[in-house]
Amino acid sequence: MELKPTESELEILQIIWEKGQCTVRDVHEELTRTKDAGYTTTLKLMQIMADKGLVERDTNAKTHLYKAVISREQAQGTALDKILDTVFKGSTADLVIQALGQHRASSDEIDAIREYLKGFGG
Amino acid sequence: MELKPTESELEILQIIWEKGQCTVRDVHEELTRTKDAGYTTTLKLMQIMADKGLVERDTNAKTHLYKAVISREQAQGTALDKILDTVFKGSTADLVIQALGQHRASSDEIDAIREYLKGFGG
DNA sequence: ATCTTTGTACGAAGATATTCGTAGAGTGAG
DNA sequence: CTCACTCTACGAATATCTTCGTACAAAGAT
Repeated sequence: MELKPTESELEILQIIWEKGQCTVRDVHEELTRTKDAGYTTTLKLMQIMADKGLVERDTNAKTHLYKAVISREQAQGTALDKILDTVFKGSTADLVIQALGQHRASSDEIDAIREYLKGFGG
Repeated sequence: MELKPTESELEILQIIWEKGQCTVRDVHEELTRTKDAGYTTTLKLMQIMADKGLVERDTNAKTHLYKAVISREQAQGTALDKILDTVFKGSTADLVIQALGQHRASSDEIDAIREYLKGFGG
């Protein structure tokens, strides 16, 4: 079972994760706030995603309803695995330190991370 | 200037980062330890990478020498930016916590991160 | 009933990425 | 020199991803 969304599919998944359940039009309108695309382009992508099993759809009504099959957390895990493998030599520590260094987190975020680290003992 | 390596290009960059400076054969032999590929496939890929500016090559000798133009750190930054944007809603904290949760870091790594966090004050 | 709007299905063009075959130059062994 | 080997260049076949045009069904408005 291949579960690796493409770039465009991820853009769509983001919207579905946010809204929970969507029509093609919902997604399309959100999508075109930031980029240009024809309606049938969005439609086709979502149909492909349904074929792949990335989303499920309810085809009872004329206007189909889509919802995500893979969770945001799953996609996050997959994405992390991939970049750990391709650019971080498998080192989680390197990844975390890079992330904290390059993309300055807010102090709230830092606190959250410190808090989380307590769970690891020490 | 577009600096986003593709999947295959990243595999090659990894090897070049590791070895520092490589011939096509160097890369190819390392590459085929894990996957199947023809020699000219690797060659072509590296030529394309040179065209794109991902690597530089010294063409003085018959056998060309390649070295990376973008650093591993740059690629790490790009990769992090991308997944922060596509699956982590921009939240560095979420990313760090997911990374620590899913891919259990060694206690040495945890220590390194704690140490690093001290630099943020508190 | 007809026209307009909104929806899905589907095929195919276009863009990009990947793979490899073939050609031909340079080098070394015999 | 000639054969075998190694290298680069290049064109083209594949594969995959993205985009859109066209066709047609359903629903609402006049």
